[in-house]
Amino acid sequence: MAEGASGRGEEPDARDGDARGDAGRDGAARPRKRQARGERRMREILDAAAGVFAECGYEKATTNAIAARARISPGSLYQFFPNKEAIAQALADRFTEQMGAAHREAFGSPGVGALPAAEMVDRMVDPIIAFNIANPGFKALFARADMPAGLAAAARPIQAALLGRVEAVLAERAPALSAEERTRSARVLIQIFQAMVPMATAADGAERDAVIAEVKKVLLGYLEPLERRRP
Amino acid sequence: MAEGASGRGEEPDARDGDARGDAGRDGAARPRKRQARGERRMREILDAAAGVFAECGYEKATTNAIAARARISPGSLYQFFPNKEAIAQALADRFTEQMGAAHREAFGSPGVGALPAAEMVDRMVDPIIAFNIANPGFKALFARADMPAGLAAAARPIQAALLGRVEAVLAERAPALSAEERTRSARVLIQIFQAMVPMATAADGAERDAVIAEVKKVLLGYLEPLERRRP
DNA sequence: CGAGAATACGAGCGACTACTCGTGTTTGCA
DNA sequence: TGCAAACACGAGTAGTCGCTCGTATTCTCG
Repeated sequence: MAEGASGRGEEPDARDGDARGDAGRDGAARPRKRQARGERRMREILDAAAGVFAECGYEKATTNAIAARARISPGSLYQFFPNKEAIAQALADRFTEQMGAAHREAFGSPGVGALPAAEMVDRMVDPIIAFNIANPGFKALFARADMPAGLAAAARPIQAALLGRVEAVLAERAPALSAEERTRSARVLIQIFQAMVPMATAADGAERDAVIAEVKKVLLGYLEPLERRRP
Repeated sequence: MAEGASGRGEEPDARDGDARGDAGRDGAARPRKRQARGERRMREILDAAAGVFAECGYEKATTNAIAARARISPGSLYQFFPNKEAIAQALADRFTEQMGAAHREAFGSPGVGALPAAEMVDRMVDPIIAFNIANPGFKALFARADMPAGLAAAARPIQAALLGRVEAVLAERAPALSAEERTRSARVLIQIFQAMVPMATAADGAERDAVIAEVKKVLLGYLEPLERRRP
């Protein structure tokens, strides 16, 4: 299941040796009890963070800028998140959840393996591209190389899930592939796709549609020979 | 010195990393006259910078770290480069020159348009991948999103040249494409290729070879239908 | 109401970074 | 050999950023 229940979860334990005064009593610090106002603030902070991260990337985004965009003081920000990384974590959790929905829409329909390849590619590509267009902060957090190790870890489950789904599709549609080849091909497909997302989001209107059409051609051009291979 | 906005960043000119040789007779901001020792130091600094940029990326790389790796003091570093960005600029210039050679090797042989597609892809892919493997700092400087605008500008000529060459090949091999389609397809090809480079450099040995083989499959799978298209 | 918790503030601290400055050493050249 | 320029040094400077702290306000609930 890999549930995790990571919703809104900022873990209150400070694992960076930066424990402030009251630490060390009993083992677990209890999370603060939020009022409705506080929950709303947290959402506003995450919205602001998504915008700032999208514009600046993780490193250049300042916590003061996030606070300013959320129209609160820096001190208030730290009433809800213990540090900058926790903000990104919570935002990543939120994205992960939404992205999971997009993936389920992409892969969830029954009998994907029996569909014509072109139609299957449509079903996979369109919702995920739409998600990336609708959430510009997403790739700023997950596709950049400048985030700390903890954040990369947050991106891993979503990547692993995507890899698994693509592998499952390949296992059904290209049974001639060995397990190694299947994994490699799945990674190639994902890499191609993710590389094209910025090209699609950067364009708009007819050009965007044309780019998306090219993406699908690329994926199909790679996929069809794999499906035709005999063991 | 109160020189306008103190602090880092903007200096309008002084864009010279290694402008030596011909002594301009005009009196405009002549660069310092370098001794042999100084030229060697500059090379050492760039080597050090390539390593640090490759490991940390542009933003997280500190000038003190570059100086330390070059075994000089921070003060000495600034005898040769006016600021951090100039170091990256000079390094980018050096990479651009070397990459130009790789491109010429890839595209320069006569009659590329007449070759079988698979062989042509081999000739294009192999030297450029080899260059990326041999110069890990290259993609750290050009493929990351965290560098200032001036640096992105340095990457543009090399991108434009590559785009032009790919377009020229497409014009010869896929004459059915309109100019718009040709440009778009060239960008798609480049994007695919560049997306796969990290996958290839991350692997090694047999896995790397296998990944490179997949890259070529992808490119071919996209290229061949374009070539077969009738006007 | 009143107590205590949650929320809010914003100046400021400590750590870090790009870059400078005063000073001393080496090199090229007349 | 002498001298000016190039080279080298490294502690120091100003600025930024993540985060804290003391304090003030608002909410919840008995």
